[in-house]
Amino acid sequence: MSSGRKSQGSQKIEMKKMSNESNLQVTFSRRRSRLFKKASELSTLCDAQIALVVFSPSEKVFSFGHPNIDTVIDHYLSRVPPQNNDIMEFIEACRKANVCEINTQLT
Amino acid sequence: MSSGRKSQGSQKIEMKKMSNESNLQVTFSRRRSRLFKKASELSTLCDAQIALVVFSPSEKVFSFGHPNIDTVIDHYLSRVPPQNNDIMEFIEACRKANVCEINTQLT
DNA sequence: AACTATTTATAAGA
DNA sequence: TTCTTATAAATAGTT
Repeated sequence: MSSGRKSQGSQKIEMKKMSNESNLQVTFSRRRSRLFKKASELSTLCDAQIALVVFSPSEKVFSFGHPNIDTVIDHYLSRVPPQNNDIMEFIEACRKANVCEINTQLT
Repeated sequence: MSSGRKSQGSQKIEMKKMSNESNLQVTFSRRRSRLFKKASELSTLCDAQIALVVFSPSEKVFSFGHPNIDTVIDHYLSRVPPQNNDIMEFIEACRKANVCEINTQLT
C-alpha cells in the first residue's frame, strides 16, 4: 500500500550557507524574487524610499528602487559626510552625466 | 454572550498607500524588520552580496549590507559605466577618503 | 505588545 | 524545471 504522506512539508533549515549547490540555486532564485516583492510592497504601502541590490554568487546583479534606486543611494551616501556636500553633488553630477570634467575647480 | 471569533485573521489589503497613518506606522515597522530579516537570510544561505537601504516616511534611515553595504553599493555603481572605470575609481577613492583632490589629472 | 484566523512562503519530493 | 503538499512564517485586525 501507499507510504502515506507525499511530503513532510516545509522543514526548518540551518541558517548557514547551503552546501548543495543545486538547492542553493533554487533557493536563491525563489527567495530573491520574494525579497524584491516584499520590498516593492513596503514601498507601495508605506511610501518608503527603498534601494535593494543583490548580486548572485555568479555576479548577476538584481536591483530595485523606489522612487528610483540612484536617488535613494545618493540620499544614503550623501547622508554620511554632511560637510562634503559640494563634492558629493559633483560626484553625483559626474555619475549621472556619465562623464566627468575632472579639471573643474570646485574649491 | 461572547460574539465568537476574536479575529478574522489576516485579510488581503489593497496594494496602495495606506490611508490610516497609525496603521501605516505599525505596518512599516513590522514589514521593514521582516524585510531585513529576509535579506539577511538570503545573504547567509546563498552567500549573496546584498545592499538594502530603507528611508521611513519621516526620513529615518535603515540599512543592511553583506558583506558590507558600501562595498556592494560601490560594486553596483562601478558596474554601470564600464567605459568610465578611471573616473569611477577616482570617485570611490574620494568618497572613501572623505576628501577630494579635485585638481588631479586623470586624463 | 499579545492574540488569532487567515494568507503567504517554504522545503522537500514527485 | 515545474508542480504538489505538508508545514512554517507572515500578516491584518483585534484586544
